[in-house]
Amino acid sequence: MAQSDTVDRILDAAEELFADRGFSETSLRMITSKAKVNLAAVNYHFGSKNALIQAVFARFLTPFSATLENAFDELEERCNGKPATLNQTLWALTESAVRMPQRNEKGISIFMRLLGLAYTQSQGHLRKFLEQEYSEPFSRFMRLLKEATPQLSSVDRYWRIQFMLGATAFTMSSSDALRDILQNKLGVETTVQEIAARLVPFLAAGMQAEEAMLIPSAGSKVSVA
Amino acid sequence: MAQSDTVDRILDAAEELFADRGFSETSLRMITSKAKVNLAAVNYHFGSKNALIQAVFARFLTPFSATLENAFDELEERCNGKPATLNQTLWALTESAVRMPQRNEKGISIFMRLLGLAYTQSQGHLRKFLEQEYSEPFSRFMRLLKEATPQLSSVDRYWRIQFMLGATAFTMSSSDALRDILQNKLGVETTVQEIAARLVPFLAAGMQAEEAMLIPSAGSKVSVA
DNA sequence: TCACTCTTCAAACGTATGTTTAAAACAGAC
DNA sequence: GTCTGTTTTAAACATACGTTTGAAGAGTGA
Repeated sequence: MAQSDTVDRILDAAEELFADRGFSETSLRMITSKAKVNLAAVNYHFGSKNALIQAVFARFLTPFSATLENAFDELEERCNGKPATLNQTLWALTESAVRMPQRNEKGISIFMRLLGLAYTQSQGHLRKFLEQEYSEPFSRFMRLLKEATPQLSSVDRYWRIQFMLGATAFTMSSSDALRDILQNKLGVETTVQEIAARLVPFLAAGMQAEEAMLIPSAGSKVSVA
Repeated sequence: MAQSDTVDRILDAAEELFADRGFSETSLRMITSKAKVNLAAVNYHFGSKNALIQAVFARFLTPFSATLENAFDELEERCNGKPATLNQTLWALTESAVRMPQRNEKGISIFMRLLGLAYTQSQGHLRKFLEQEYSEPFSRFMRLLKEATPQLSSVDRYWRIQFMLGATAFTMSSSDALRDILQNKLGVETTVQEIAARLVPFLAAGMQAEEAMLIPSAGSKVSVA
């Protein structure tokens, strides 16, 4: 067995189990038995369970953030000087994600779910880790979004970004189950790419909606878009 | 100490701790010590931890689903015959949530986070419980959405409902953390009502976006809205 | 006051967790 | 073949968990 084979097997098993069940709900014994390695291997190779969680993220996020940097470089070059549009920005991100080399057929959707869990579960160490390690591509994306939506106030833009994040993480994270439901109900096959193709227009439209000024009371109508 | 005082104290403590930390990450010992009751009280009054989780949801959801039924009744009456608009439907839901009688100042936001967690954390028993107990208002809401967006294909509507669900659940589920970030960065206070007031226009606009037909390749532009 | 039911309590139970240990197995260099 | 550093292994560790127990306490109607 090659040196790093154990490490990869652990990472593969952990990735899948974390995505299926969450971090706290997945024990090291589940991981090591799925990976067919000894229980102590996790602590030997990674040091702790928390460090393993971070390693699972790093294995995906480090190459992805490099890919993303290139996509953003290319985008800004193509726009030479002028700010990129919202659609261009969103597609740059989406395509970088979809085009990442995948380890298996589940691919991107597993990782989307992990990202959703990272936000949702109260794993303080994880949030700190992600903020420290990947703040650069994140803030670059934020800057592009800001340039693409100069009409929005900072607060509105902030919340709408959260809404986009939520719709994306949630959908992608449960996309397997949702695809199955759709196939049973309507007999339609769906790929992740197609979901993305439906998601981006939804996000762009929401992002560019007119701002509602009032907190309405019962019975009032608020004009939108 | 009155008979049900213990029960309420447990529910209050559990609600808050679950919202803060998630279900698996909250132990019965945390709950009972916060509630200042004996450890065995949970199993005595509720039977098990899972039953306690469901009771926390039932305490909010049962009156809420009644409120929601009334709001939908009122809405359909106001529209006499004609289908309600998308905005009306979304606001009927939002206002029912916001106007629920609150137990404390945190009120609705705690519960929104719990609902987000219910979707996000893999608590099989909880999902089954919610689907069994509250399927009626849920499917009624789905029917209203369908009538409000006749221009959408079934497939598109299906996915866009998932997007809405994701944006809502995700945002509300991390809203405390997000509010903190926002306050630190921009020095702005935000209430759940204000978040809802920003979310609904976003959702409505996304829901009514024009459908994009193409899956674009790198560099292509897709017209949206 | 007695008997009865409901509730609280401290203590313990069995199980599962993350982590550590020390010996065994292995690989490559000499 | 032997030595050296790395990796794997089985076993144990301490701790935390949800749950159960049996006795003590509190309230109520006769």
